[in-house]
Order: sequence, then structure tokens, then C-alpha cells
Amino acid sequence: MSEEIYSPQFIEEKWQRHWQASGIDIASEEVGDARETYYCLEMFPYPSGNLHMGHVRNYCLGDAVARYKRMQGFNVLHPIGWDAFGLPAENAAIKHGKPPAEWTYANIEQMQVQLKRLGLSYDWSREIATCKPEYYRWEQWMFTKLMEKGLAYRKEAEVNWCDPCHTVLANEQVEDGVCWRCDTPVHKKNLAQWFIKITDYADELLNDLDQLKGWPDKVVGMQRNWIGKSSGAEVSFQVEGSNETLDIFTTRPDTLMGVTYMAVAAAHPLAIKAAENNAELADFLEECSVISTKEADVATMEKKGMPLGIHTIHPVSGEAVPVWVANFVLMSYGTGAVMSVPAHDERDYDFAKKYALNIKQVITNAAGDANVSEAAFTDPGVLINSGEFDGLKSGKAKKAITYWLTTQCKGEERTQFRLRDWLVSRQRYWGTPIPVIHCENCGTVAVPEQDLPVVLPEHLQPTGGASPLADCEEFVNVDCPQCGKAAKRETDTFDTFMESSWYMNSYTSANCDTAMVDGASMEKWAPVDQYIGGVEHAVLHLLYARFYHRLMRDVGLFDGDKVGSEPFKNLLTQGMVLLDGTKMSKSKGNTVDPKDIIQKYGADTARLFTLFAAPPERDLEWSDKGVEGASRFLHRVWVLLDKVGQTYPGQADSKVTKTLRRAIHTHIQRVTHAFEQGFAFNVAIAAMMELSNALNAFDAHDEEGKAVFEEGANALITMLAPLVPHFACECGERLGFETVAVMSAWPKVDASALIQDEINLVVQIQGKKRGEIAVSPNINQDEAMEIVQNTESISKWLEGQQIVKVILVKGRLLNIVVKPA
RNA sequence: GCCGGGAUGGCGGAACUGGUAGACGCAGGGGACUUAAAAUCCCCCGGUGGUGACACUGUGCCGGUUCGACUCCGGCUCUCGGUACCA
Repeated sequence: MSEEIYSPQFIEEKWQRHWQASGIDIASEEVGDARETYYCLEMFPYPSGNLHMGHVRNYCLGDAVARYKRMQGFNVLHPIGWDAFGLPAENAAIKHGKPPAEWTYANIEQMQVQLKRLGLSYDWSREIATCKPEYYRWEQWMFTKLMEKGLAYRKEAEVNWCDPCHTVLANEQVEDGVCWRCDTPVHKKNLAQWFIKITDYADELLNDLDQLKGWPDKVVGMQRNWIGKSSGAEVSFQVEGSNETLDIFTTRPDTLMGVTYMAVAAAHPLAIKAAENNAELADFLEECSVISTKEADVATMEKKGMPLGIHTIHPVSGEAVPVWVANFVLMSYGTGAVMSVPAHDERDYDFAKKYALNIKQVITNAAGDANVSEAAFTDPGVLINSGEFDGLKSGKAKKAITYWLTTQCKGEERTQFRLRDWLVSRQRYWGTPIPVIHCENCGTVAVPEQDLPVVLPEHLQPTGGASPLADCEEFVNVDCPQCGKAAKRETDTFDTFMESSWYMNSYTSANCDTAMVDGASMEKWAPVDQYIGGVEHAVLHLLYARFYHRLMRDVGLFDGDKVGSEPFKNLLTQGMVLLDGTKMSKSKGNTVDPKDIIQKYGADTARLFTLFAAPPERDLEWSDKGVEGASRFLHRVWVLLDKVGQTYPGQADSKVTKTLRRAIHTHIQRVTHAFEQGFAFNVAIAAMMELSNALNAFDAHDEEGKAVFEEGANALITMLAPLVPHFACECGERLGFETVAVMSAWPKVDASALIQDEINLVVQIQGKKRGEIAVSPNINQDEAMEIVQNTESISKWLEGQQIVKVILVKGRLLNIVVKPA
């Protein structure tokens, strides 16, 4: 059939040209297109200049999904774009003395070539770059809408500041007290900044997590954790000799009667006031503030405190409760003060022991013998020493005590979230300008819709310090849209997560330039059916995008009932690419350049290896030998196709042919199943290798054999198409496919081919395999037993045994339960 | 501490809904071809015992349910990821 050898470079270029010319990767917007839609999306790349193996893995996974769904008959949307704003461009600009725009656009061009070289089936007609005004203008528009609705606001607050990055950061961007980008410790600063009220959506974002059946538990758990809802009560303690109250939040109002002291943060007004004429206390507060800014090993820090010399009055008993300042109480959570119940809280217990404070037990277990002489008893239980609340169980007591406090105006039910509002302003140049004008008369004024977009000047040269926007007079100086007087533009830009929070919706509306998105297009395509990316965005991008999607819904951009409230239906978080057990990274110098692999073996081999070497969600250990194995497989299949249409001398055996046909169809079934079960491409490929091995072992001796062999070859090539598309297309052409392989219909299982006349029935005795018998698949128990009795190698195990029970699992096994006679 | 994963040969990993553990690949061993090497092809490859057919044993540990457990239940160990003086 073909004497040519498999030469990936040649055929890959050929088919990429072919696909582009035929437009098969374009998502159809034709009204008459009856196909069901499917939206497959991978997290879009930051245009750093070079594709690394992590990208390759991410995009090969997505491409396999998209191509598989196309072959299943779906109208697939598979777009790509560039998350093009961000700090690395500014850093590169400083280094090379070129504006970030230039660097960014050059990188995009370079990475486009690299992505195309991989043969990824993107709809390039919908490509976006977030740094373009036609993209970010809608983000600016949206922000002005949020200002109108009171969901975006400017407030002076204590915020996280990163010196090297010269900007503030959102809470989500601070990891272990250090900046997520540059790993330097952040410190607190008071600054007026722009926030978006994600806290208004905290409950919805939390509750809807239950809907996300197609998300990994891990990511759902991380988001739940991050939102951090806790229910309890706020309780007011009257300060002795004053009108003031000390308010605290507790999740354990049932332990109220066990309070023996109060603890406040060093920054709490009561502590500051008490320190005014107490030098020792002032020193201690100073010590606490120094430690807290370091934020290093907070967990191991010694618990320290000092009495403030003041007391509060217990709201129920009226007893005096001393107030302490403690270094473990955070001003930033709750009210900055806690009621301490050492008997039922480990931390309070340790603190009470250290400073010899009272420990009063108010909860016991069901048996009534719990004691707190050695440690705190933190389980819920039954109330004791609590007056009228005695005998209540913790759950009921929480309600009863909270209710009592409410009637006395000394407290109320309260829910506390860990989630803070999203800080979206950044003191950086290379980002979306915040569409706001500061006017001496009118205050902060949103840029009116007709004046949008506020275009970022692209020619500026950052220096690493303050944003060059502030010095750009033609940008800064503007007339106030309200009063017309000279005013100044806001020079902060948006957090780049603002762009990535809605790009998935933007793709649906590629043809719409009169609105942020088009409602009908959203209904057609959204939400994303399969989203694929790294787990590092579990509480960053993935939380913001869920939030922003709801904002778009509530601004009326689409119908929430039809599109849904969640932007991503299914999520696949792919593992990292490792070399020698550690993550590939430039700084560690343990990288493998995709370019080299593609040049040596071709894109298809690179794709096949990354899909085969590990399940998608697990880490993938890079192996040069493994790559060679993948390449070998493709060569073997290439040569295997030479057997199509051939007959070989020898006696045909219809049984052997039938067995091959059954193997073909069981493998179609297995491959399809692997694709459907969480895109287990590694398993699918293993099944295809088995099919290839089965075909290789077969020689056709007659017309029937020839036909079955061809059927198998066709199925194999078709199923390979989503994974190694160039290879499959070339092979498909050799085999005379009517449709190009990547657009061929996915093979169907012929159930009749799976039927067997004879099977090997496993025979077990006491659950232990003792042999096999060749029988009809429909054999009944008695018939099977008779064969067993006549099979010496098995029946010998039954000698001297009494048969208690026989279990026949149809088509699989026969288990005989015996006991000594 | 809490939350969520994971633990199967020398390695990456298979095993449908509880039904033959180790598919497929990599590495390794042996052989064929070759003057030789590479490539390719064939055979072997969890452990122990046995020349062998075969037997025993084996999926982190201890126990349980079941005719039968990698799979289900209870209790641990180790490991990876996330997170926290969160009141």
C-alpha cells in the first residue's frame, strides 16, 4: 500500500494547512445547525513568550476533548486568547527598555506560532487579547454599572502592599504572608482603594458550590474554606464603670456561662486606651504589632498576654470578667475581641493555665463524667453550671442563650465570613485603566458610557517605581464629565483577574461589538461544558469568575434562568509536569523545551506522550524514554496499515476472524468508556495499543479476514484522531476515508460482535481460582458443575469436601463453597 | 488542628456496579537478524519454593462484612495538596 516512512514534520504541516483552509475548527453560528453545542475551554495563557510543557499538557488535553466531542457530533466552541495585561510585561519592559505593549504583542505572535505547530483545533476567529481596548472597554463599562449599583466602592483601608511589585494585592494574592508573584513578604498600609463587594455574594457563592458536581472535591473544598462561613452570636459585655460595651463574636454561645476572661487584640481600642497610662502595657502592644507585621511563623508563636486592668460585666451572671490583651487575637477577624472559655477551648485553656486564670466547666458529656482537669473538653454536650440553661444540649442551648441575649438587647445571632471584599485597584501601568475621574467639585465620577473606553496609552515606559500613567499629562488631565471643570483621571489600573473573570463569556459573543456579551449567544454556548487548567487558581480566578458571572447576570446581560449561575459546568484540574520529581521551572533549570520535542518527534508524539504518561489530574513525570515509546507506537501503527487489503497464504479460520472482530468492538467500547469517564486518555490509549497489537497479530487469509482487518484499522485510526490528529488524517487518507479523520463519526460498537459462543469460565473454590473451563456463556450451574466434576485438575480440590453452596456469575465465574466432609 | 486527595511490581499506571490483581507502556533479562552497532522482530519479567506441571503468598497496617474485597465498613500509619492562633 505504502512504502513511505512516517515523517511527522511533513504530514503535520500538510494537515495544519488543510484544516485551516477547510475551517473545520470554527464554531458554527448557523441558525439551521441542529447539532448540540459543546463549549470546551482551557485557561488562557499569559503571553510570556514561550510555550512550556505545562501549556502543552493543558492544551493537548483540551484539544483531545474538543476533537472527541466534534466527532461525537457536537457543534464545538473551542476558543483561545491571551491574558495580556500584567506585571511580567512591565518587568520585561524595564529590562529591555521597550514599552510593555511591544513586548506583549511580539510574544503573542510567537506563541501563536507555537500553539499552531501543536495542531490545536482552536477557533482562531474568536481570538482575544485582554489588553485591547475593544476587550477592556466592557470591563470598564461593567465597573461603572457596579458603581451605580453600589457594588464597587472606594474606601481607605488597611491593605496588603508589596514593595517589589509596587502595588497593593487582594487577600487571595497573599500566600503565607508573601506576594504570590515575587514571594516577598507583604506589609499592611492604609490606602484608599477600589473594592468590589464579593461579600454580598458570599452566601450564594457558598451554597451553589453544591451544584458543582463536575468539579473536583478539592477545589470545592478550598472555595468553601476560603469563604469561611461560621455561625454563632455576637455578644455585648458591658465595660465596668463605663457606658461602653465590648462586643465579641462566638460560635459557641452555649459556653457563655463558662467565660472567665476576655481577650482583645493589641490593636483594639480598649487595649490602646488602657495603655495610655501604663508603660508596661504599651511596650507589650508595641511588641505584638512588630510580630504581627512579620507574619512569619504565626502558628508556632508563643501565646502571650497582659491584663488591661479593666473588667466587663457578664451579661447573664453579672459577675466581673477581667479583660486581657492577647497576641493571638486578630483585629482583622470578627470584632477583634473574644470571650474566653478555657474549659471548652484548647487555646483559651493553654492561656488560662499559663496565667493562672479560672477554668469553669459548663459542658459535660452524655455520661456526665467529662472533666477539664487535664485538657479542654471541646465537644458539644450537655450544659451544667449554667443556671436556667442546665440540662440543655449544646445545639438547643446555642439557640436558647442567643434568644435570651436578644430579648435583653445584649446580643444577637450573627454569621461571620472569612471572605473579604475584592480589592481590584493596582498601582501599575500595564492594566485596564479604572474608568473614574476625580473632580474637586464632584468627587469621584464614573466615566460616562459614551466616553468609554478609557484607552491606556501604549507607548509609556515603566521604571519600576510609580506608574508612568501618573506623569502622562494627556492621560491624566481631563474635564469633569459632570461639571466640565478641569479634573484628573484615576491612574490606578485593574487587577488582571478582572479580565480573566469574564473572558469565557466574551468568547460566546465574538460577533457582538455593541455590548459586553450578547444574551442570545450566551444562551447558545454558556456555560463552559468543560474547563481545563491548573489547580493554582482554585481560590483566585475560579472564585472571581464565579462571582463575576453572577454580576453579569444581575446587570441583566443574560438570563440567569437559561444560562445558569455557574460559568463552568465541569472542571478538570490537570497535574503538573515534573522532571526528576520536581516541577519543571526555568528558575530550577529543569525544563524540557516543547520545541525540541516537536522538532525531533513531531507534535503528535508530544501529544500522545503527555496524554498517555499519566491520568490528566495527576502529576506527569517527564520521560525521554516514554516519548520514544510513544513515537514507536505511531511508527508501528503506520507500518501496520500496510496489511490492509492484503491476504496472506495459509488456511483461514473463521473463529480467529470472529475473535478479532470481537476484540475490535470490545476495544471501541473500552476506548469510548475511557473518554466518557473523566477523559481518562491514558486508559484510552492503552486500549488502542491493545487493539493495535491484536491487529498486528492477525493475518488475513480470505476476503472475510481482509474486511475485518480493515474494519479494525479504520476504527483504530478514527479513535486516534482526537489525540494525534495529523497522524490520523494522513492514515485516514491512506485508508481512503471519505471524511477527513478528525471529522469522521466516532465508531459505534456492534453489540452482535461482542457475543461469544464460548467463554472461559473461571472456577473458584472458596473464592480461590482453581482453573478455567471453556463453556457456553449461557451455561447453567448444574451443567457447569458437571464439567467441573469431570475436569481432573479442578475436581481434585473437591475430594473429601462437601459442597455447601455454588455461585455462578454469568459469563464470569463459578465459585464453589465447601467444607470438610 | 481542620478539609480534600493518595498509597497496587524496578518505574508510570490498569482493574466495569464487589467477581481471574498487575492491562498498556517504560526499564531490565534472554534470543533472532547483522561482520558489528543502531533500528526492528520474538520470548521472559511481583515474591518464595520447585527442573517442571504447579503450590503458597501478595494491592500501606489491624480488624470486620461477604461465597468472594485493590474495591464496602470501623480503627490506624505514612504521604501529597490546601488552610488556620478564624474566636
